Amino acid sequence: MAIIGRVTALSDDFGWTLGVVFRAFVKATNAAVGDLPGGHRGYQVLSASVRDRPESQSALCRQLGVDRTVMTYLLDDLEAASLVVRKPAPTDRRTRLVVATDTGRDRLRELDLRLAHAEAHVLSGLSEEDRAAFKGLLRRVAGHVNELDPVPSACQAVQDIAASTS
Amino acid sequence: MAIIGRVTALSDDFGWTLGVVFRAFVKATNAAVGDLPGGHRGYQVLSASVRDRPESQSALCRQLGVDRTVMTYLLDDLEAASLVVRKPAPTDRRTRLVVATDTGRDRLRELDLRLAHAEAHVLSGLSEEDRAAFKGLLRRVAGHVNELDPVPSACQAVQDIAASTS
DNA sequence: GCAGATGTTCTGCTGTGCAGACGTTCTGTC
DNA sequence: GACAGAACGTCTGCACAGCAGAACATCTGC
Repeated sequence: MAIIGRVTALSDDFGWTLGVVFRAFVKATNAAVGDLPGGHRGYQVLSASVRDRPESQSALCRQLGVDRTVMTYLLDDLEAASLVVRKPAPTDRRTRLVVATDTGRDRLRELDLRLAHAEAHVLSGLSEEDRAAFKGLLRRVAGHVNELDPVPSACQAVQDIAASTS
Repeated sequence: MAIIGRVTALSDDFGWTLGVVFRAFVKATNAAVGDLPGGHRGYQVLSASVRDRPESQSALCRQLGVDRTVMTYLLDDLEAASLVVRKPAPTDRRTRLVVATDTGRDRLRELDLRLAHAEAHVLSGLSEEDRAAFKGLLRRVAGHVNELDPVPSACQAVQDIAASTS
């Protein structure tokens, strides 16, 4: 795996390592959730609907990083499977609340177990301590990045580079 | 951001945090590489062609987690931009070596700077020490997961769960 | 020499993000 | 109360990417 003889090998690239881990997790998760509508996204929707009680579909989209047009048929499928229901919000008839059914809650409990195994599988190269440290750091990065619109700053960085190299 | 009142909030979910960070990085990277053919994937191909001298297109695909049909037109675009060339391998005329041109190497040097800024942007919530620790752990996870076909094991995990819950 | 395997490309199929349009509903202003 | 503008959800069309399968050229083993 390790490529010798170069100062910066591909295995040292942050983007590459992040992509490898992300793809492995998605693959493991999709296998773990089985025939759940929407695959690993379906799980996240179900999980969020139980744990965060999203106040609208679009809030859910923002949280999960899913496009709103995708969320429409994702919820269609989950609703057809009786795992969640769309309820009109009492305060605003434009918005729909996404609420898990009892079936959905039961299913989520079972899925949580499977997902924990998938996660453990992906992280099986680390000790218990290192896993906790890694997850903690990841959580901090996610929390920070989530409060930040990445694009403008990235563009700024590009401009800085352009200025410094021209 | 933090959701209070639940034992396991969305922000504690490994898959969610991983997805947030990955999407933020891809977005920042795509912005950083500008008009490079293939966006952040184009960078990885260019980087790998310089640093790892891949012995074939399919080896490159496996390394980068890119489908071989995608690699075809990705290389078409990079070749059209004179950043890489496909050379027939001397040992096997079926395979093509992917070699960066001088233009490609120059471009890579510039892109490396931009990418370092994008990476720093995504990790800006961590101290210098924590960044190093995070990247080290990530590298270890990627290295381990990469030697492992995730799907069979995940399926095994699913069967274990099914056996334990039935 | 020949059957089977491998590398690359091409063609569909599917899933996903994105932009835009539309109908419904809410909000603020007159 | 009426109206313009904004927000929410849905639908359509486009683009990109993964995946499966086929086709073609080439290599390997018998």
